[in-house]
Amino acid sequence: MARSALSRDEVLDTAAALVREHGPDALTMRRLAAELGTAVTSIYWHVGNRESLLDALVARTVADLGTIRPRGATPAERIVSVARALRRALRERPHLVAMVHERGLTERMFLPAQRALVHEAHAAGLRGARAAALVHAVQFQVVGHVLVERNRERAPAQPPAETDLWVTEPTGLPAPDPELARALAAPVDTEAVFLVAVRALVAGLLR
Amino acid sequence: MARSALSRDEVLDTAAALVREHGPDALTMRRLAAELGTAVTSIYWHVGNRESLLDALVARTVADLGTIRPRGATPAERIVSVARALRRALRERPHLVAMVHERGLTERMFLPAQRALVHEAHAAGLRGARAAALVHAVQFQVVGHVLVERNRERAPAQPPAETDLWVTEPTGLPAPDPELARALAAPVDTEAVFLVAVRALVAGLLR
DNA sequence: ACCTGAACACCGTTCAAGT
DNA sequence: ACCTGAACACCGTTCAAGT
Repeated sequence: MARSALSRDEVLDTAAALVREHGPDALTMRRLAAELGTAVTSIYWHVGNRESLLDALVARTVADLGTIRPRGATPAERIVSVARALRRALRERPHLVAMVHERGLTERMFLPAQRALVHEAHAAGLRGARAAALVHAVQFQVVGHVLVERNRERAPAQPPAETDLWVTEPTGLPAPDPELARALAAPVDTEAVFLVAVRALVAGLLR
Repeated sequence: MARSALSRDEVLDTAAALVREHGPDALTMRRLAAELGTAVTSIYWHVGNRESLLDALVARTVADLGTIRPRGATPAERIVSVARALRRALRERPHLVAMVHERGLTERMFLPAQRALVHEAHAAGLRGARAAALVHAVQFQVVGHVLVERNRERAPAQPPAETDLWVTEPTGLPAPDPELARALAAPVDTEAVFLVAVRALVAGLLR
C-alpha cells in the first residue's frame, strides 16, 4: 500500500468528514482506517483511541462555534438574543450534540455564550455572585433545552403520551379547562417552549 | 440445559437487575442470556431486540416514578417544589437517565410531574395556553437540567475550561468585577444553579 | 518514529433446525 | 409456541514485528 505521512491532523480531518456526512456512529476505527487507506492500528499511534479521537473532534467543533453578538435594546432582550443564538449554533451542528451525547459534555460548549452573557449581566447591573448565577442559569437552560430536543427527536414511537392523557380527566368528567387540555394534547412546539422559558427565566433573574 | 418457561417478564426482570447493578452498558444480549441460562437467541423471541428491550425497561422505570405531591404555601413555592421533586426522582435513578441517553427520551418521563403542574398552574390563576406553557417550560427545564448534570459528570478531564478563562481578562488587565471572576472560576454548584433557575423561571412565568 | 498483520475478546442479529 | 447452535458481519484494542 505504502502511503505517505499519515498525520494526526489528517486523521482528525477525515474523522470529522465521516462524522459530518454519516453521523458519529459511522466513526469506527476500521472505517476510518479504510477511508485513510492505512492499517487500523496506525490510527492508534496518532490519536490514542476512539475516546480521545471524539474528544479532539468535539474540541475542534466547539472551537469553530465562534463568538455570539447580543442584539436588542434592553438588557433582557440582549440576554435572550444570546440564548437564542447559542441554541441556533448548537442545533446547526447536530453531530456535535451527538458526539457530546456519546462523549460527555465539555465545559467548552458553554463558552461561546459566556463572554457575551457576562457582559450583558454586568450591563444589567448585576454584580458578583448574582451575575455569575445568571450566566450559569442561562447556559444550563440553553444546553439543557437542546439536549431535550435532540433526545425527543431520536425517541421511539410515543403512543399514549401526553396526547390523550389530558383530553379528558381520569374521572371521566370533562376537564375543568378545555383549552388547557387541548394545548397539552397538541404536539409540543419546542421552539415556542424555549422562547417562553428563556424570557421568563431572564425576567425572573433581572427582577 | 433444559430450563423451563422463559417469559418476557423474566427477561425484563433480569435485564432490569443487570442495568441496576452494572449500568446499561452491561446489558448485552449475550450477558443477559448467560444470566438467564438460555441461548442468546431465545431472548429475541420474547423481546424482539435490544432496542425494544431498553424501551420496555424505560417504560417500566418511569412507571414506578410515582406521583409528585406539591409542598409550600404560595403557588410559586408549590411549583418549585414539584420541579425539585422531579429532579430528585430522576437523579435517584441514574440508570433511567442513562438508558434514556441511549434510547431517546420518552414523553412518559414528563408525566409524573404533569398532573401536579397542571393543578398548580390552575391554582395560580393561569388558564389555557398560558398554563400549558408553564407546564412545558418547567418540564423542559427540569429534564434538561438533569441531562446537563449527567453529561458533565461523565465528561472527560476539563483542563482549561471556564476555570482560568475568567480570573483575568484576556487583555491581562484585572477583571472589572473580581467577585464575578472568582464565581465563574469556581466549580459550578449545579444544585444551586438549578434552584436559582427554577425560581426565576417560575417567578417570570407567574408575573 | 511510524506502520503493519494477526490475534483477542467481544458485539447484535438472522436463520434453519429442532421439539 | 418456544428454544437451540451455527454463522454473519461487525466492533475496539493490544502486541510483537517490521522499517
